Amino acid sequence: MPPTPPHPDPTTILQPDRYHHGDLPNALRCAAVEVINEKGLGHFSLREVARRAGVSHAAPAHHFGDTTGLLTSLAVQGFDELTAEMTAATAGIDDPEERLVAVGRGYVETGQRYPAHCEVMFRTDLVRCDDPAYVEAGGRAYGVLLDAVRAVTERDNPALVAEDAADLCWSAMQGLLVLYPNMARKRAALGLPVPSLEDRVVRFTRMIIDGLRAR
Amino acid sequence: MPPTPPHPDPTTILQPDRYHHGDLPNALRCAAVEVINEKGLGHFSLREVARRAGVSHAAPAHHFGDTTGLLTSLAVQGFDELTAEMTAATAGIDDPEERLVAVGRGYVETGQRYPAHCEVMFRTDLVRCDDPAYVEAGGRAYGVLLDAVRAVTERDNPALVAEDAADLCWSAMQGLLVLYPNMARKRAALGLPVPSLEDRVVRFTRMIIDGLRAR
DNA sequence: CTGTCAAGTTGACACTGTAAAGACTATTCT
DNA sequence: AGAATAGTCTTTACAGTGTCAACTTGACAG
Repeated sequence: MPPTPPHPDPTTILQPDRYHHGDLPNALRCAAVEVINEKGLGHFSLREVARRAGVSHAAPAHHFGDTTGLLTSLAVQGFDELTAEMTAATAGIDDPEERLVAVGRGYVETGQRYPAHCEVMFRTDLVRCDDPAYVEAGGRAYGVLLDAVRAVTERDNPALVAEDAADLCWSAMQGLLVLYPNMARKRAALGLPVPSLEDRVVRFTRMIIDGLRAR
Repeated sequence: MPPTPPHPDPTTILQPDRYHHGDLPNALRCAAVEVINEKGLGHFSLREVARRAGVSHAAPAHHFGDTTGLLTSLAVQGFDELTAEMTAATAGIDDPEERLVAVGRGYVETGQRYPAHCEVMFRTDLVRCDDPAYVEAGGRAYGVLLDAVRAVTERDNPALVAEDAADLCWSAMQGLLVLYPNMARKRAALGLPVPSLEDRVVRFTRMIIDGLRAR
């Protein structure tokens, strides 16, 4: 748990207008999140971001270099948020199975709270994947999941490679985040009840856990 | 304007140069795939696509309306390809478990053979998700998976809701496709052996199946 | 006061998506 | 047959984009 907050609340608004902005990088990240939420990553525009941050269109370059620099920074923030959310979700839970479910909940919670960040995190074409901050932040998040998975496999099925199981969990959660709208639409079209995203993640996690225990 | 043909590009496989291209929609799709593969979806450009198809920059509009129209068309093609690949993969396989594994193989096969298509299929911000062709193509692909899953659950665990299990499979495969580069990089960095994508999909599918049979 | 340096600005360039209007061809209608 | 029409592609135009280079502003160390 870092001493400083992972990142300021997205609603924090900018300082009074000085020439030197104070904390332009953060203001730009916030604006970027706004833009992504409103227009989607496909219509992301650096100039629009600068405009919303009340700053000239070339200002971002001094902090992030180019567009991918800004997005990479967002991805890092997203990973940190994810790490925090997952660790918080598991606090005080001892049973390995329940811990893993809680991790899943944390994942989806992050996906819902910071959808813009999550859209960016694995977009290898928009992010500088070799940025050290990026790989480290990703590694920390993965570590939380891996620990939770290991607790389950060690108790129930020591023969299983924990990394494999963790990768499966991660993939399922990631895919769920992407596919959920489609799944919901399809179920609605068929007249079936549409389960909530959290419902889905819990259900999936339990199914996977059943698999981990088998054999 | 001399009477010489307007698009003498020799690299295009397409018809001899006439004013009416012959099959421009397909040529544009092919060019789009090229562009996505080379520059990534983040740097996709409709004009570049037109250029490669040897056609003026406004020509695509007459067939696809706008950019999302072209990408939607790609997504539909991807779904059709996926359907074909999955059904082909299961041909002649009777054992339900092996069939489901084969479906997974077909999924990844598609992802490897048509990566550009797959990048587009679930990008809800770049695709017209309410396009009837889109939802139908998606539905057909999903149906193949659902059938395979149902065969497993009906035999081994009738209490399980097949749709739930199918959604889990789909999510895991989708997530795997997106996350695999990251997972590979991470394992490589740790000095661990890097399993192939196909290896991963088979492993994951078996883990999920173990879960389906449990209880 | 002077240098220096980081932070923002302005202006420019080549490029993008989309729209409107014109040019060409094929087909259909009389 | 010839004319009208519909479909296909081109041209031109416009606003918006990312990035670069050169400039200005403010703060701070000596």
